[in-house]
Amino acid sequence: MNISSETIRQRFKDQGLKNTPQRTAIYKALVETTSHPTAEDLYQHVSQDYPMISQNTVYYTLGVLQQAGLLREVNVGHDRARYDGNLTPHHHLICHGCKSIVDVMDKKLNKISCPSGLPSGFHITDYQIEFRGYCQACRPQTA
Amino acid sequence: MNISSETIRQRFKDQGLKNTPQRTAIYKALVETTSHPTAEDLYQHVSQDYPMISQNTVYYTLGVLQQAGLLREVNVGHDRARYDGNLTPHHHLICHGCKSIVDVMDKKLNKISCPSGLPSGFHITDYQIEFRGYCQACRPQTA
DNA sequence: GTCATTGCAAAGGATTTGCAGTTCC
DNA sequence: GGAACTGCAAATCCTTTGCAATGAC
Repeated sequence: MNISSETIRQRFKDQGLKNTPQRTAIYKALVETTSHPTAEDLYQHVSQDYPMISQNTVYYTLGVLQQAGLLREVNVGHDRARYDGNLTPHHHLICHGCKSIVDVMDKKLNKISCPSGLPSGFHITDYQIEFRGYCQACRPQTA
Repeated sequence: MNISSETIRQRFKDQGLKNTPQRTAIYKALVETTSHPTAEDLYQHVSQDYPMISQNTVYYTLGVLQQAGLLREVNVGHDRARYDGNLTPHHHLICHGCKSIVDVMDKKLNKISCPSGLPSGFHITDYQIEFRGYCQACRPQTA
């Protein structure tokens, strides 16, 4: 999905973030992919346009954007962090083999009722379902 | 939940794993807690009985047990890995504040139907719901 | 002008790897 | 006896931190 510089500028402004070319490029790259890239992936991608960019900037920017609520982290194992710029509520499908992450946009999954037997005083803010399995390419031979 | 040495011995044997005191101690510690400890936590715990144990043994053992299907990893952010020796299907509740992980055993959550719109050829093996929020102690003042 | 942001380099922390000695089956 | 396991040390990988220079507002 494409996103205009104007939209990005506005979102940054709304969150009180300064608008720099590097930050814009990182955010744009993240929003326009569904691959749930790592910091390294984003660094590689943005480096094409900004060869002087440092990894630090990528990490710092991702931290700032996360704090501003403009992205989410997605976890696959305890590996390197992966990022998602899609803020529409959705879930994920993760391939055990290649660790790819696919969005699951099925809306009926957003209506799960609060589980029973919670510790008293615990307040749930949100939830996420992680489906796991094998994509076509990684499917075991026996399947 | 307590587990006997005999049960552990049997499980290891079933999986073709050698039965060593260190391995038994690590597995026992993991099964008997619901705290979803880190490798470091387990190392600290087992060190009380086996002062000479190395961190490497803990990591190696956790890897072996995971491959044998005797434990699961649970992820909180991309932080250090956390482990769960409870193989009964269940879900988790994670506190944004203290990062504690609480088991959610509600059986009705195990019957979610396969989502629509999956990529063709993708085969789901299992899924897990991660509820997030704040425990009583970490609850924001405004709540 | 001021403070957030950037880039570079170095540090940090968790986990993995190499390897020799030991232990289980 | 042989392969798996253990412990120690060193290495690796991802991420964070320190700091001076730059740039956005």
